[in-house]
Amino acid sequence: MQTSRYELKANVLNALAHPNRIRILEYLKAGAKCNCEIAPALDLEQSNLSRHMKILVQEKIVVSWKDGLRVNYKIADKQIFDILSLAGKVAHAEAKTRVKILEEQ
Amino acid sequence: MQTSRYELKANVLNALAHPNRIRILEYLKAGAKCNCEIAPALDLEQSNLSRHMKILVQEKIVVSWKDGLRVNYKIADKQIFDILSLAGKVAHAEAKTRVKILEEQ
DNA sequence: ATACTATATGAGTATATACTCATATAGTCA
DNA sequence: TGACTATATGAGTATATACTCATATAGTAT
Repeated sequence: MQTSRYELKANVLNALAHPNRIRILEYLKAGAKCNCEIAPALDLEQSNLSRHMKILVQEKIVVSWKDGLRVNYKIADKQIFDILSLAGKVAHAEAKTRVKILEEQ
Repeated sequence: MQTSRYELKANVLNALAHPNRIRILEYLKAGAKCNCEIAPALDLEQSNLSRHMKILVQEKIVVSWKDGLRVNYKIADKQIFDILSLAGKVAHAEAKTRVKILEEQ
């Protein structure tokens, strides 16, 4: 059975829907980093970080490439920052706005 | 302990990160609907739909109000459609784009 | 070769999520 | 009042997720 367009969107959003993955992505905003830089910077246990990176790579949100022992990561699709920014706006939207919406009925 | 801005964003994204909730939101795009209209239209079991709606209301993505026996729902923050649209674009972004990104290193 | 470093992964655990069925609650209408 | 309708929720189950510790893998450097 093939993946619906709803599932495709849900998979992308799900990959973004974790505080530590959001922190990782914002850390990568400055440029490519390896696991060994991200882990201490964000205080994440190595194997845990490795699995978060796997999720981000699988959803093609970041790309990775080997450089000797290290694996470097870089944002693959900068549109995710628009999604994160919008998510922040939705989270902070005021109750007032919603009262107005109710009054429109 | 208070909720970080990362958690706030993750919570919004998490509420959006389910195929059925995305279907519900797109169905509500046309205007306010009650549970009793959504369930048959999207072929969702009543109690399951009720719990999905609870998640969307808790995250203030939709607003609800009673009308006799019925509970009506309406989109509270239309910015979520921008998020869903961007999620679709990210999901469909081509490998080519990512090859370019790698070549930039 | 050995020692070292960076990352990936198996195994176990704890928690969260989605779902269903049955039942409770709340409002309507005869 | 009782019968009916729409929604919410308790309980149970199955699956997914996040995390940790230990170990495997792969590459570096001596």
